Amino acid sequence: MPKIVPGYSDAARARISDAAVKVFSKKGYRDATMDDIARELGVTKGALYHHYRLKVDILKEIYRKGHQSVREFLHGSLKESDPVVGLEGLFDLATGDYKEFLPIELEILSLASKDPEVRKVITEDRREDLAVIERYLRGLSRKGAIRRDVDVELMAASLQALFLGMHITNLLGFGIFEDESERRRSVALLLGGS
Amino acid sequence: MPKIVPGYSDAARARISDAAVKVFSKKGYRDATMDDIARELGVTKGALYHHYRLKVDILKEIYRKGHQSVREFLHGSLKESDPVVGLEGLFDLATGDYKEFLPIELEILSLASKDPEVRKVITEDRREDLAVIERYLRGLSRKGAIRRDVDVELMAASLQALFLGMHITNLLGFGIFEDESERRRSVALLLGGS
Amino acid sequence: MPKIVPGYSDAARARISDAAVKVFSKKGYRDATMDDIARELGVTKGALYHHYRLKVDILKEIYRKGHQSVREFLHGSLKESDPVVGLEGLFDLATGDYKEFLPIELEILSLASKDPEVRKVITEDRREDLAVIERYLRGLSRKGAIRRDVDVELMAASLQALFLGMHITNLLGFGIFEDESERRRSVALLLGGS
Amino acid sequence: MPKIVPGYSDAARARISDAAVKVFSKKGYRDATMDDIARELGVTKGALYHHYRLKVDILKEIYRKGHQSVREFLHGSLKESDPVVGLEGLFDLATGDYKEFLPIELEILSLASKDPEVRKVITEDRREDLAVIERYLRGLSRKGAIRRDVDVELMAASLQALFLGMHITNLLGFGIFEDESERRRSVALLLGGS
DNA sequence: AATGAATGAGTGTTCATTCAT
DNA sequence: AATGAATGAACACTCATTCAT
Repeated sequence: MPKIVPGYSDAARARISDAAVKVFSKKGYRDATMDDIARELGVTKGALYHHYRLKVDILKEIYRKGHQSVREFLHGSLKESDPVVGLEGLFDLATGDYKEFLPIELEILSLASKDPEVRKVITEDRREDLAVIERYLRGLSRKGAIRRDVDVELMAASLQALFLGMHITNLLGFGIFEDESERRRSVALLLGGS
Repeated sequence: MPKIVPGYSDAARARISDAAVKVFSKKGYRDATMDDIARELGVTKGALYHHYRLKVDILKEIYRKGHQSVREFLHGSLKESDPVVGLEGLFDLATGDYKEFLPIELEILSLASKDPEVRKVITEDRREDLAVIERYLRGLSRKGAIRRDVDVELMAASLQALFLGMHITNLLGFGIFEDESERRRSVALLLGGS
Repeated sequence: MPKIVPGYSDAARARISDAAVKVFSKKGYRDATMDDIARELGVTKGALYHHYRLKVDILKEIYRKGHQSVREFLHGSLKESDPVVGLEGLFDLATGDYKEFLPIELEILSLASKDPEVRKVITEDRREDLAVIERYLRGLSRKGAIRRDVDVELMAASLQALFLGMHITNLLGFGIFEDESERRRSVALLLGGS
Repeated sequence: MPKIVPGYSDAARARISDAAVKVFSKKGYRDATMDDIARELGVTKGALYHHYRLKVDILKEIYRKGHQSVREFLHGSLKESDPVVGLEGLFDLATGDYKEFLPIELEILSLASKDPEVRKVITEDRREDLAVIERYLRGLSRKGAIRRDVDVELMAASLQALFLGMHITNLLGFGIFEDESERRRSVALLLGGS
């Protein structure tokens, strides 16, 4: 096992962040303690600090990894020819393995408005997501699948905002956007009616 | 609901929740202490407990009052004949007096996914907002200002989600939706293109 | 009980610092915990933080109060006509009520070389003590009780250093300076032989 | 004392204690961590435990080695014919290579009043130093360089106390005894005026 | 000899909440 | 209604020490 990244065992970091996802999604980031995470792993608190310097660093890692998956999925989905179906793929993550990731996201967002370091992690990620969506929309626009004169940047940002709003709506227990077809129809509204 | 306890001062409650808005929006709900709020008011901690049983009760009151204003404003705005301008009025609150209210909202949302009582306050509020929007859209649809065959419920929910997403996007420091005209154009996309 | 110093009960502060002297002199400042002090007083840890913001603030207060007594005693002693007897009065504090204060002093000194705030407290105190000694020596010099051409500043500083060294020597368990007459003779050596 | 355990590396122990001197004098014994020392050496914490059983053992070694040097130096200095110059040599260590050793000494002294083992190391050392000084003073007395009727033990102890006091005075940032000539004059006062 | 991971017992500090006055 | 003192339960983070490899 050659040490690529000196000083850190990636496997250990991954085990910890996985455990933390479980704990954070159950109790929330603020209410979860380092002891909770350690207990989930069957180790002691101190062990965690060998791999993460601060509690918030675990949160950042979770966010990064979560959105990395989101982006990978997105790249896959966007190969779809039907734009609505393609974009909606992004949302499906919510009902997949990352369902437990969503309540955490809300708390991260909340932290971000206070903590510049957390904000940096988030904004970088969202910017990348945005770029992916824009590129896709540009493709659709070229193919004539959506109106050619559309403002791609605005539409991408609107889609991103819409998705975020849907997530939170679901989180609050409103059923409407938990139905896949409703989400598609909502996206269709934005993409240009018809 | 007549006041059973007469000596109970609504004025005091209002002063406290106003101070709390300031403090919460600066430090966040979790990081703000009862002492912070008391200091802002020039009283001691104990005094707060004469008017609110728990810290979270102040938060709930803030949310209720905030959204009451939102709804009042909304009722006013929606008399506008241009639907986009009308709806956008809702958003303007964000850039008006209630700018400081927004970071708090995110935290409330985050709390809501753990605390059923908080969730109740929020969902009731959002349901009322939704009803207002739906009623308005129905009016527009009758007048032919938007397509007659539109699914009003879906569109209302989408608008609400879009607004929420925009708010958070702004909070994270992305500039796009801080521009009023961008918001209008985004809403226009949803309302049916053109 | 009028509040002279707003926000603080001087009586409570005094009770805490007295308890802390006991605890610190038994276990040392570093090894003593806030819980130890609280237990000594029969209160909880949190109560201490109502009166002192930090653990080290208790230490500073102890030092200040200790040396205030030293200086008061000094002022009294120096009225003595025999210079050696007069100065030696300073030292007697070591065998009086403040015996338990001395091990703490050593730790404070040690802290002072790292912590500028602690150093400030100490240096101010020592400077005041020094001034008192100098004034006294000047008087003796005028009266001819010691040589007129003596460098008063140097002699005062030397005396202060000698006293400090004696204290520590005693603390380490060397018996020699625990005997009052030995201390007097040592001081006499410095003051000019004879 | 032959080496029973051959594989035992004195060189490694020396490298560790040298590194520890640096670290302890910068951060203090209590605040310095084993990791700090290891980092200074470019090894890991565990390596230190191959050579010292406990952190405090490193401290004891430092003290022993430091005073061994002091004593060697002392023996050399005391060959000087001028007693003041000879004794003052002891102090010069403070401004030479061993300047960094001094803050540590204070902390050791502080530890000594709680920890009997540490106290033993210190008292033994100081007793040896004292013997050297006494022997020297006796020589001076015989030669008539100082008064014949002086109490050599008392004077030696006083000198030792004076030196210690000077060291600490310097440590606190009082400039007076940092000047070599001032130290000499102070010693001269004790040695018999003139 | 050395590493790096883990342990476990702290430890100062914070803070919502209570309550006698 | 308000004060100020006190409680008590936490909690993130630290670090000397151990040990399998």
